[in-house]
Order: sequence, then C-alpha cells, then structure tokens
Amino acid sequence: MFNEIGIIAQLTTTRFERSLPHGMSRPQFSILNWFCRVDDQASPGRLAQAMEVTKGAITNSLKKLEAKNFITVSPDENSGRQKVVRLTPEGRRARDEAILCARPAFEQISQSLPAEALITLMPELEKIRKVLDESRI
Amino acid sequence: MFNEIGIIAQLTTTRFERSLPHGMSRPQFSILNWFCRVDDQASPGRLAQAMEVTKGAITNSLKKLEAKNFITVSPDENSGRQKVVRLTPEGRRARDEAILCARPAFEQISQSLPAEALITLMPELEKIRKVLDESRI
DNA sequence: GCTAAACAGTTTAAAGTTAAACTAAAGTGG
DNA sequence: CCACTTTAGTTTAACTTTAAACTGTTTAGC
Repeated sequence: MFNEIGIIAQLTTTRFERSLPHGMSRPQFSILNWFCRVDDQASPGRLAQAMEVTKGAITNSLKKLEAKNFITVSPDENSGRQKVVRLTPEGRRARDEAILCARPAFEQISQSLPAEALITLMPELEKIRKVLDESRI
Repeated sequence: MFNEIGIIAQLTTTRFERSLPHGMSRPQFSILNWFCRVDDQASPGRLAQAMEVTKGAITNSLKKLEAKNFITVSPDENSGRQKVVRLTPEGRRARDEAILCARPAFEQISQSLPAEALITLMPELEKIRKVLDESRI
C-alpha cells in the first residue's frame, strides 16, 4: 500500500509542479497555503513541523520565497534565536494564482474518479497520517 | 488530498528506508520486489515505466544494485541497444530480508489502523494510480 | 542501400532532501 | 554568576530525482 502511495505522490507532485506559476515548487506552495489556511505567522521551526521536513529544507524554501517577496522574515522581538515568517500580499496572490493554475490538471483526475472515492479516502488517509505523526521515531 | 498523500509518502519512505538493511533505498527495494512479484527479467526501460521514474533514475539505481551483486545486467542478444536485468540469488535474499526488517515498523502502524481501512483504501489508490497513468502528460 | 527518424540507455546540471556539524541564544543548576 | 544543556536556525556534504543533451542501435521510407 505504501508503495502505491509513494508512486501516486511522485506522479501528482511532478504534475502539480509543472502547472505552478512563478517557478514555484510544491514545498513552496505548501508553505504559502499553510499561511492562508492555518495561521498568518510562524517560526521556521513550526513550519518544519507542519510540513514534516527538516529544518534545513525549510531554510532553503524560505530563502526562495523571500527572494520572490512572497514572505517576510524578521527577527522575533520576544526571542533572539527565533524568527517570524509572514505572508505578503504578493504571496497570497501567488498562492491563489497557483490554485487556479493547478485546478485544470486535477479536475481532469477528479472527473475520472467516483466522487465517493475521495470521500471514503480522506478520513482514512488522515487516520494514517495521525498514526504516523504520533509514532514518530 | 494529494497533499495528504504527499506527506504520508514522505513519512513512510524515510521510516521504511531507516529500517532497511544493506543501505538499501526504497527505489532499490522496489526494483528487487518487482522482480520477485512480476517478472524475473526486464529491460531498464521497462523498469522505469513500472517504477514511474525517469530512465536516468533507473540507470542510477541499477548501478547501485549491481555493485551489491543483487542484480546482473547483460546485453540483450536480440537487440543491441537494450539490456537485460536479472535478479541474483543474493538479490532475492536481500529482498526477503528487507521485508523482515521493515515489518516491525509497519506492523505498529497496521495495528493502530482498522484492518478494513486498508481493504477499502487499496482499490481506491489503485484506481487513482490508473487514472494518473492513463492521463499521463 | 542510404538517409532520417525513433528508440534505449547514459551522462550532466540543477534542484531539493536528509543528517550531521555548527553558530548563537536561552534556560538550568550549582 | 558561570558553566552546561537545550533550543532555533544555518550550513555543508552526500544523495536522489528530473529534464535535457548525448551516444549508439534499429527501423522506415525513398
């Protein structure tokens, strides 16, 4: 099963990235999307946890996003060792645009799938992710 | 949904790879496993299709596997531009061993999941993969 | 037959990831 | 207070992958 999931992830990621504008990558989009859906600011460490990647990967992604002016990174007033990352208006626009660009590629897929498949799938996937999170090594 | 799948893939892959012996990677294991389950020989191109990766990635993986004596790569007698890849007895042993080593890490997960979840999940995942394959860009 | 196109594999450069080493800041405990 | 440990983030090296260029082989069409 996990092999199947791995292949699906690979296929959808490359397809998704090809449809993204601004030379945006999936991880970069995920970060912008997180800001739109979860919180409007966060430390790099919190993002690393949310994205389930290492801190090094986040450092890398944040640099790219900052270079595009999609986020701002500023020192944290309350803690000298943390930083505060925030979404810029351009970042929000880019995220919305990305969703629009990616939609056609995935609509095609959704149409070929029975809608109930998605409905049954999602809760199970969330359950799996939760188990994986809790039993993290 | 695809985001969820992506994160699950990432988590399971790193967990799986950590449990593998012989410094084997997930793609390497997938190739060995394919030989045990689908066919006992294949060209690199066929493997690339089966694994859904580029030819370059397969070239890379096959080199690693050959260096470990888990596979043999020989010229195809019928076609000067193809090669024939075959599993060695060591390769088969390594694959069986890998499954044994990885089992505990995944048993823990399976136990936390209702068995029926897996049963409902697999056909849906296969359906998704099939759609992705057929609508390949 | 000979040229041109298609095909199979390899190589290369660019990108992203992990793990580990490193820098700097904040708690902790004597 | 001062050393010691923990924590946050960055840097580095090794690795994997993709996409594109490249080499060599086979097939088609004239």
